[in-house]
Amino acid sequence: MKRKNVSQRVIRRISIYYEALLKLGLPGNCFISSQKLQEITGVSCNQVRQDFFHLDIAIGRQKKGYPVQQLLEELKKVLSIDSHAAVIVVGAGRLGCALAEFDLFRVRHITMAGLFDIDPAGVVYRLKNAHAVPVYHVDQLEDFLAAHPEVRTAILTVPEDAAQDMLDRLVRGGIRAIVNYAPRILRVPPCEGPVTLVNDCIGSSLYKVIFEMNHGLGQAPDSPGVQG
Amino acid sequence: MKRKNVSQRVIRRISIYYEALLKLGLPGNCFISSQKLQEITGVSCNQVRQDFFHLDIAIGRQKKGYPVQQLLEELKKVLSIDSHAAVIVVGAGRLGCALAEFDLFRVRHITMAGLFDIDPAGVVYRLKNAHAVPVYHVDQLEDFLAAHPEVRTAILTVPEDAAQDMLDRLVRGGIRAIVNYAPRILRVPPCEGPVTLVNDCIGSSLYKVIFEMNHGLGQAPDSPGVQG
DNA sequence: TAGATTGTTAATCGATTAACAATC
DNA sequence: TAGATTGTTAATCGATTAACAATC
Repeated sequence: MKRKNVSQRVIRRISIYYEALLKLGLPGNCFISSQKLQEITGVSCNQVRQDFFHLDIAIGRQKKGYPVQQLLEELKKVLSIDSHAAVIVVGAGRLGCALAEFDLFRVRHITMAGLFDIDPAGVVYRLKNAHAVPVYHVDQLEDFLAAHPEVRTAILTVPEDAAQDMLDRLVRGGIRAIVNYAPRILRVPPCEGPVTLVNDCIGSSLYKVIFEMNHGLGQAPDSPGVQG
Repeated sequence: MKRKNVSQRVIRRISIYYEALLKLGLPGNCFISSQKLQEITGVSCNQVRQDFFHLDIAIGRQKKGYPVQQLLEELKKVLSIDSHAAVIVVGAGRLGCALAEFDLFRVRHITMAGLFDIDPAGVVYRLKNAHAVPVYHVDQLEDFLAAHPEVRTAILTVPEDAAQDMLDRLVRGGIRAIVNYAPRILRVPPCEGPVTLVNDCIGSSLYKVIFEMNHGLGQAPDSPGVQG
């Protein structure tokens, strides 16, 4: 096993390859070349091969490319989502509900284990399929986490005033990886072991497109655009 | 004017500084040091000063730091959102409505010019403030774009089956910067001038936190986490 | 003054690109 | 076979880090 020094940059590209392959929806028994991956992701074919080389993904066949099914499996291994990850969403507003029902999660082997809100009864009106995701009151959060030690990942979509309190509760309850959507600068509370907190923001890609448009940096016609 | 070679990397960090400053909500007449920017963004103070140096933002004062108000103005200039950018959202589902009403856009001088859907009457139930954003039927899209030549940016949140068609219509109507949320590989249609298409995906940060958690790469307690 | 913080240069580090032999 | 595509190495390029004189 090489698999060391996997930088954030590499992880990002691996996610991109994985996403693009899922979006293409090719039959698992066909092959895809690094050149074709360049066409759908915008990452150069040299970069693609370099990444696979460094990650020990040596499954390509000359003249054909990489077997799609096997490639997906390898990418999942690198992303460490080969053993079903389980996630909860805390805060069931429009964004929280959209995330909780986001269809691609299923296909990515990420299980949506629960959706928490202060008004569980009201949430059902924002859900498309009321039975797809279990909905709980936030008061049940601690009990839930104690009963589900496999759930260590959370998406935080509560109003910004509630975000720091909820982060503290999540970490105290054992959550160790959080994506935060509240526009606040939060602090990771002291706890056992490392905690990963990533602050995301809906619409942050807008900066990028506006900048690129104003600097004439668009893509060529027929291109699939850039990721993220 | 230096201001050349502004890489995607730099733009990303500039957005991060800008977002963090907005989130902090400091009074405009106070100062912030590169060290403090490191604490709230995770970007090293050396990197911060290097970025400002390359972008000709030489407004710091020894022993005090950078004046917040002026720094925000400079960052806006770099991001080219100093002259009110105008955006439309096409597809008023949960995500589309959340984006259209996303409060920070206002503070960022990004104007939400319209929200388009095939069922404008139904949309109001997903809006919090029914009068904050004008809602139109998608049939009015072409007329709207012709009447509003200042609107050249769109966020695409329609169902995936409709995404390519809608992208074609947007580009034909004069839109030149698009953030796409549909999980499809789209093609930029031929047109006058460059088009910027960025494919975003709600929840893509999940890959990052899951990876980092599984590799023990969390942040120290009391840290504000990483961005994006 | 002494300490803190900038602007700026130089050194290091890592990431991307280019090239090509191997081979299916 | 000839052409295409990989795996891998080496060369280039750019980005980050470190250091420090200037100075408020």
